[in-house]
Amino acid sequence: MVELNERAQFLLKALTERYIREGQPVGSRTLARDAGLTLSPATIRNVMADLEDLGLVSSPHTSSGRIPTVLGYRVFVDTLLSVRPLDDAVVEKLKENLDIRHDSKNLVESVSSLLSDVTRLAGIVTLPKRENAALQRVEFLPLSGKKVLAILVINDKEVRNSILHTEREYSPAELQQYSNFLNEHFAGKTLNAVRSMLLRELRETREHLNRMMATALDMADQVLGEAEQGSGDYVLAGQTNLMEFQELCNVTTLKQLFEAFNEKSHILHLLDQCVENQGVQIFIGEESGYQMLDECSLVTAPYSVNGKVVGVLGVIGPTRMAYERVIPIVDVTARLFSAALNPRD
Amino acid sequence: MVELNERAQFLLKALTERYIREGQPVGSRTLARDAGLTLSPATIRNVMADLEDLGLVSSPHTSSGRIPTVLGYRVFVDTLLSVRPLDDAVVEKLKENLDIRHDSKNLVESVSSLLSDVTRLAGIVTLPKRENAALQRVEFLPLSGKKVLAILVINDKEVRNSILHTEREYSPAELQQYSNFLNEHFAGKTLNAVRSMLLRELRETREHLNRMMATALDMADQVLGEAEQGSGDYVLAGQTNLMEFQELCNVTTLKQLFEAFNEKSHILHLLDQCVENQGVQIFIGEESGYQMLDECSLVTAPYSVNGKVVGVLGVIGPTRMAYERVIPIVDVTARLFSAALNPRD
DNA sequence: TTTAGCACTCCCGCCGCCAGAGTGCTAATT
DNA sequence: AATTAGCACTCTGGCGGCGGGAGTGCTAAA
Repeated sequence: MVELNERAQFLLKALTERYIREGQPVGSRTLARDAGLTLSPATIRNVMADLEDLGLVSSPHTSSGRIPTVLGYRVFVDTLLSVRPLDDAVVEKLKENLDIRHDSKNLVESVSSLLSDVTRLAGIVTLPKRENAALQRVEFLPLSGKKVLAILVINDKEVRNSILHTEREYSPAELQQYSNFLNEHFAGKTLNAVRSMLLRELRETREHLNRMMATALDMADQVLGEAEQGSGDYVLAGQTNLMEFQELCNVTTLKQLFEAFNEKSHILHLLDQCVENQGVQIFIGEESGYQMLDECSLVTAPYSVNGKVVGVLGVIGPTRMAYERVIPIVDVTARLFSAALNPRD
Repeated sequence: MVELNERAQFLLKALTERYIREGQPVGSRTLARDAGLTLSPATIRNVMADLEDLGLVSSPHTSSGRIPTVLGYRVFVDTLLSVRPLDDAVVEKLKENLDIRHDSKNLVESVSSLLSDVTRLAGIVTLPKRENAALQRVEFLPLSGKKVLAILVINDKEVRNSILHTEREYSPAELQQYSNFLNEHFAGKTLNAVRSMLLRELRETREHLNRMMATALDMADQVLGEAEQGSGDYVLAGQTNLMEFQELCNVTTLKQLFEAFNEKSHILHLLDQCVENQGVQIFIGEESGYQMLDECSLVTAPYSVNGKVVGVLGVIGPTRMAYERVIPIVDVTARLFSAALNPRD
């Protein structure tokens, strides 16, 4: 990347900010007034021509103002952006709404709509991965017929139950024995660890195992299987906010976008890429590699439990979004959400 | 309503069918060819003028063909419609996808997307009301600290748990006592009955009650409270299908619509009105009374458990929808869904 | 009662026009 | 050498007029 002199940087910044605010291509005259510099439009035009050569701005047609290109946004975001600190009011609102009392599914939903509310864009939050969650407790309850209710206490915020269809009836006492067995052996281990231990047990010692243990293992494995299905999903909120933006307002674009949201796999793949990065990550327009997001940007931050990243949250909006506002919001929300998820007391 | 002679009826039917198929105003010439009658366009025009006077059709402008009015659709649906029996293939698909093994929340979701798939419209299914569900069983498990996990077994498909924040720790044995007490007294009663019994007990005998019972009642009441919050909600699917239709394809209409879906309260109110009616119910355009649905129709049918209506399902689409196909689909789906929800075996 | 004929209406796409905004280039100015 | 004024040029977008097409209502004939 060629170095930009200070003035060029300043003008690119001013132009981008103006365009983000107004949504209209910015002409030299306007920019001259807007930037506060005492420069004539003609000078600005020269600079603009340079920026255009560098691929940082472009004009929709011969005689219209300039708009930032994806590259222009990139430079803007990476080197020119002055992130302003968050309003206390906003921080308060975020904190208020991150009530710890909810279970984590509800929490995810409320964070998602919180993000969309505060940014007026679409909020997105992945469900926390549970692989690394410790298994606190297992219980079995008999239901009518051959059904058994299995309860998996993962932590103080998350409980999961599923109904098992078994081959015969079990007495309460029997079930109690099974769950005792499982609790003794596996409580406190992560789901993954439990699973692999189960598999080994099954393979190595099946024949010596008494039937009780074998059944308990079967059951527990079934439940674990279900527990993991939920992961790899996300909760989206405020899609309708996207309809406010001119640039997304043609029906075909919207349709593609909404269908991508429904499809989920693409978006998930994209979000996966944000897990590795520690802080806020931004995809601008085509950078995402997905055509339906060409006109959108994605601002994300991972969140974690016990120091392990377990999910990603963020917002989706038009490339022309108020990054300097959105970025700190996403950042702080991720932190607060992490804090809310982390077991304390 | 003035009686229509047979020919007028036939032509209204032909016109409506044609318009539903093509989406374009239908002119006299076209209709003459389409209807298969040996009538000249001029004759058709006379009939059309009559239908227009009756408010059954209208023309968007002086010299364009006619389209059905809401009233026209009404007559069409109520008296002219020839509902064709469902394709076996479709019925099969419906049956296949209504697997009993899911819990009811999942089932609701899959039915909703099933409806939207088959009709290519938006599917909507309310969550089943639980008021009349019998309480099968209550269990309490101690969690860490002062938290207690309460499990409410409602039926073989539905289990609900919530974490209670109590004032002190409880031993497992203690909790066992509580749940035994509750199970003895309330098992098999409906949630509503349980709740009112609880209230009476609390009022009349609080002072004589030993602390154990009081606590148990408190807990159960908390859980019941949560259990009922979920009701009055619905699951929507295939909203994007609505973007296929020309008449809904301007962004403002779409936005209103989608916001109404998010808001839920209006739609729920509308769906409530369908509970009373036994069979399929149809709101056409403005009939719904909600402006954002002016260009939409809603086709619904209630579903029931143990002979009691507990919810409503249906589809939302443009007024110009293929009623003769949609109606039986909604009807059959409601029946199959009821069947799937009803406890058997 | 039905139909042919006809004048009329309205929509829609097309074209040309014009004002407005903004550009690039050149030559003058600092 | 950098900046600026001036100017010719270009593109958009809105407006009005025009003509074809589709369809109507009415009247008079069958």
